[in-house]
Amino acid sequence: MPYDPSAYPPFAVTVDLVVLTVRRHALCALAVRRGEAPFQGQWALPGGFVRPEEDLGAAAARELAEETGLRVQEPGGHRAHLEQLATYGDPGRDPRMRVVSVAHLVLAPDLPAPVSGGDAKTARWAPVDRLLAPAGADREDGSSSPLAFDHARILGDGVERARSKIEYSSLATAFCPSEFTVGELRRVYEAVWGVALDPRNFHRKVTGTPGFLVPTGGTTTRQGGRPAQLFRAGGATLLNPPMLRPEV
Amino acid sequence: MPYDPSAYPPFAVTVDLVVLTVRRHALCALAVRRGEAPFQGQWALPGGFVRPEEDLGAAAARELAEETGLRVQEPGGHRAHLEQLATYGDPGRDPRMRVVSVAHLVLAPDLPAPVSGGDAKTARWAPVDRLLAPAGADREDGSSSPLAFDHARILGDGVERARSKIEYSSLATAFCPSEFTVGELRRVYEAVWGVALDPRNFHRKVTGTPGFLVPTGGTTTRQGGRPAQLFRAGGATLLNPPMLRPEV
DNA sequence: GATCATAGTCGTCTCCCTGACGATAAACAG
DNA sequence: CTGTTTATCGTCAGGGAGACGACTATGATC
Repeated sequence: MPYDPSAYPPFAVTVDLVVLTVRRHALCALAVRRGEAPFQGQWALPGGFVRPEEDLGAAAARELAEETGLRVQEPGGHRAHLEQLATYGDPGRDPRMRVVSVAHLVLAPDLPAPVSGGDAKTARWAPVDRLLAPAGADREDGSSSPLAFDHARILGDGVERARSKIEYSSLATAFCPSEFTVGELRRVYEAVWGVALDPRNFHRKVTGTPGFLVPTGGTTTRQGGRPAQLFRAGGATLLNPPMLRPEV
Repeated sequence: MPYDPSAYPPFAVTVDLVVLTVRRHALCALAVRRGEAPFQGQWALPGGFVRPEEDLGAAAARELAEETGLRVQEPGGHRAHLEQLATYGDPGRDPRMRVVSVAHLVLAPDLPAPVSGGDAKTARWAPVDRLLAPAGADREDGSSSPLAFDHARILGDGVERARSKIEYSSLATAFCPSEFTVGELRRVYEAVWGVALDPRNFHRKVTGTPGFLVPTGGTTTRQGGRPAQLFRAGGATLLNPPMLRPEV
């Protein structure tokens, strides 16, 4: 119930991005190396300030385009999926001033070029396991120092959101190119959940759910073995009944 | 990736509360009447500014206590449940200045006193159906003018979150007093979902899910009919498999 | 007190989905 | 040609949910 807004101290509002993709059978997140204090030289999630006349979702989409060149295309499109994740506003999460960060979650297909960022910042895909590994874990290539700020928590929340959301929605297709096989989709589930799924039961489930997959008529052998049918994501967004994640 | 925070224009950060309860077989939300412009005289969600050294969740809990006297008690406690809902930051959602609002969702048992607010603001429970009814719907007691700001959208999102979350979690018990019967819990589901459930199948489901309900040994006849066993919420927070919401 | 209405509780039956797993098909590598 | 890999179809048993019958234990009403 706002009284007089100007009577209250200002907050900085930013967006942070948890950009996930599946590369080489592993769930990976986009990380950028910080060029300035605090946390200089450490890895962090991409993000930036919300502009004065910009909606939160628009700010996230703009940052995403700046960092990766990816375009968001919400309804049925076959580019990245973007949704709001959560907001983090602990006093002291940024030592410089009070910053409230609205985190967004992006699910993207594996990009041909690793990352073609707009500016010169170092950006790379890193397996989430390594980014979330406790301090002291092996880091042979120096890429797994702990994330800056509270970004480990944000990334963890994003990963958990993605893991649970592919259970009951068709969002896993956002990790796939516009045409994909059942096996490729299965490998997405396996990478995100970190488990092995039975190919036969998976095939029965996804092809038996109306509106989930639409055959394009083509086939491919890019995975080796017998040619597989190519599919496109169907109109269904909700999976009912859901895809069950195996027990731990 | 913050540069110089002071170089960016300030935002006001507030928390808004979607406080839900079940009263007389209807899902109700807490609404307060605005005493000042803009939207003077209209109903709105309770909320207020986040203080300089206050975490977002703490601000929401403080506002909740100020408006209702409810205390939040996260782990297993039998008072209100509070969680972050989403953040709304459209430019222009508040005509006075740029306000980013972090909405929170509260699930509370039916309160004995309707609302015992701290300050003198008029607060009341209103059925969400009426609060969300399109403008022009009947409002015999004048209580259903459209909500101020974008609060109808926020309330809608909160209701949808509650509806889906009681499917796969034990959160429905947050609407019940500390001891309750299976029938009372069923009426919570029926009110939140707006459907009728089979009492026998519901009884089998909730009593057969380990850790969901713990019998206290007592019985009650406060609902009339045969005495019913009293239960307390068990430790389980996730329902697996979930409670299925009947088709539309 | 008998009857009725109201809730609660236990069972049964069928259908559908899932997990486990056998079998076949169609490509490629040697 | 043979082995390897991946895709795809089929079968079978078990669990859970929807539909619904039956019985129980209260208070209200006649």
